[in-house]
Amino acid sequence: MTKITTVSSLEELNSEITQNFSKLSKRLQQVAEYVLENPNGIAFGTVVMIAKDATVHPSTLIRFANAFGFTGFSDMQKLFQKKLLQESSSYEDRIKLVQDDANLDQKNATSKLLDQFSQANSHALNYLKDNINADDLEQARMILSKADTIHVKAVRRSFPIASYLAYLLNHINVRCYLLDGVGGMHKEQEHLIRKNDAVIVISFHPYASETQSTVDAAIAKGTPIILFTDSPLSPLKEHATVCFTVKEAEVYSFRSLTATMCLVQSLAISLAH
Amino acid sequence: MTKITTVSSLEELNSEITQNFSKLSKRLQQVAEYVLENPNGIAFGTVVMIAKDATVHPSTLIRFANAFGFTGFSDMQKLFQKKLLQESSSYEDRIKLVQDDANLDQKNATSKLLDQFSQANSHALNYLKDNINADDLEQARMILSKADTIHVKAVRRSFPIASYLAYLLNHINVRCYLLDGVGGMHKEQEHLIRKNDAVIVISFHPYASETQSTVDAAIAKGTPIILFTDSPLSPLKEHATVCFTVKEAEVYSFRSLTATMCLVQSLAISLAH
DNA sequence: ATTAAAATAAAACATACATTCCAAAAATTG
DNA sequence: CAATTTTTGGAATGTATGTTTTATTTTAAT
Repeated sequence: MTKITTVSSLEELNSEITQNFSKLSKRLQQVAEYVLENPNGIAFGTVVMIAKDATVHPSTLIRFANAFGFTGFSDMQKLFQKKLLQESSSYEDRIKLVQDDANLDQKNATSKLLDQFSQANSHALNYLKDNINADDLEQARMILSKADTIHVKAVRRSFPIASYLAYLLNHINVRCYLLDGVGGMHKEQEHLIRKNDAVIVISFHPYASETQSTVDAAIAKGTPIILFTDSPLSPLKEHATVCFTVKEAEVYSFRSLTATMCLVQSLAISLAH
Repeated sequence: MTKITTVSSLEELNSEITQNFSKLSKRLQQVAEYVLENPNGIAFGTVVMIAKDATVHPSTLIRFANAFGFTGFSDMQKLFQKKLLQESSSYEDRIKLVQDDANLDQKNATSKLLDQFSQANSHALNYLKDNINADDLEQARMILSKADTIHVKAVRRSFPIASYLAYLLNHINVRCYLLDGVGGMHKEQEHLIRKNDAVIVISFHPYASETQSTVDAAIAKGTPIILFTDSPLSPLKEHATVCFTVKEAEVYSFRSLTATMCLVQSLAISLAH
């Protein structure tokens, strides 16, 4: 491997790495990925520690550093340490940093919006954590683990959650159908539901009739129903075997999905164990 | 000097230092002052470097550490490093939660999992807020606002994001096609893309060929491309007009989608104004 | 002022470390 | 397929580092 260039800042280094990634050998690419992924791991660790964590030979790290113009690994490491120090010093200021809404041109408007959403969603997640009943979770997990096949139904706004859940479950080898209604076959797909299966429905206000219909089908078969909804007043609640009421973040009357996504993900992965 | 006590956090150490300051010898007081004043300097420096900077003898540092119950200077130093990691890159590291408690009964296990996910996701959202470039956001917004029609493409794990984005955009009266590949018509749907449109692709590792193909189609037409991905090494990055690299929460090597969802939501809603 | 005790600095020590060297393996080229 | 170059991993090397020991200085007590 030949020397690539000389860099003096971490940002420069990162862009050099990404730019020349394809030119690197297999092992050096491995290091490159690790470096980009774990910048703070680099700052403190020793060569052997980092090498072990990145599953490469220690000398590869030195070769990597040399390839990017450093005299050695320690030389490169200094860059990561410097960055960490800089961030730390600004940390105290950052937590106090409150947005003053006054001077906002169009440019930071979107950025501001992002701030609001991420913050609101973050709060929603914390709220979620404290307001989901452990017994409900366990009951849901039991139902799912006993089910021969799981059917997931949600439309419109809730649909992304259903598709994600179906993806997750299939990836941990749990039989799962996504009742997606492709080709307008909502009714037809309901026939797939059998007694010893389980049905998961996600339904937010305004509660769609397609979802209601799926619930009715499940009731008729005697199949257990797990419901994710946004209000204890949801018309589906009384029919559900287990019901989770999730408060989602709301900004300018736009509701998020992140809390439900998170909940659904946790439940799915708990089945993997 | 006799051993004072055993401390396990930097806050503890600091209060121990101030409390026992008068009991310390002259040189140890000198070290104490230095330690309280330059915590960051301790984290990285070597004994000789720090000693020189504090104008004390290296061995004094070891004796100082011993006085506060550490086995040696390096032992004490770890405390400063840990603090630096937590502070400076606070989220980045906490996004990846490692499992520690082995003794969990099955019931709270799921609940615990939810805790971890919501926490990790919450951190990921905070990290997102600070690491998305406002200029990139604005550029993306401009591209979308000028586009005649927006095409959204994502498969497998990223698909829920695409479906959510398509839902949102259509609900604020922005023309948007979801290239969902229903009926295996990935290729055919690419023909919908025209020059004065815009293409949004979401692609995470391992980068699917279907998404790559859509990008190729957009390039051929000269249509601007907005990319959401998980690594600067993404093969799609070089072709994208705007690229957002999002760090998602990770628990037990399961990656979330919430950060990207949040980002996508913000962008979409910024178009409504 | 003298002696004992404590603190400090210098030197010696051992070890952990980054780095280099070399041989084996893999990839590339003719 | 052979030859050559490149890459890789293991061992060797020398240095930097933390720590301990010992001698010296300072401080305190009688």
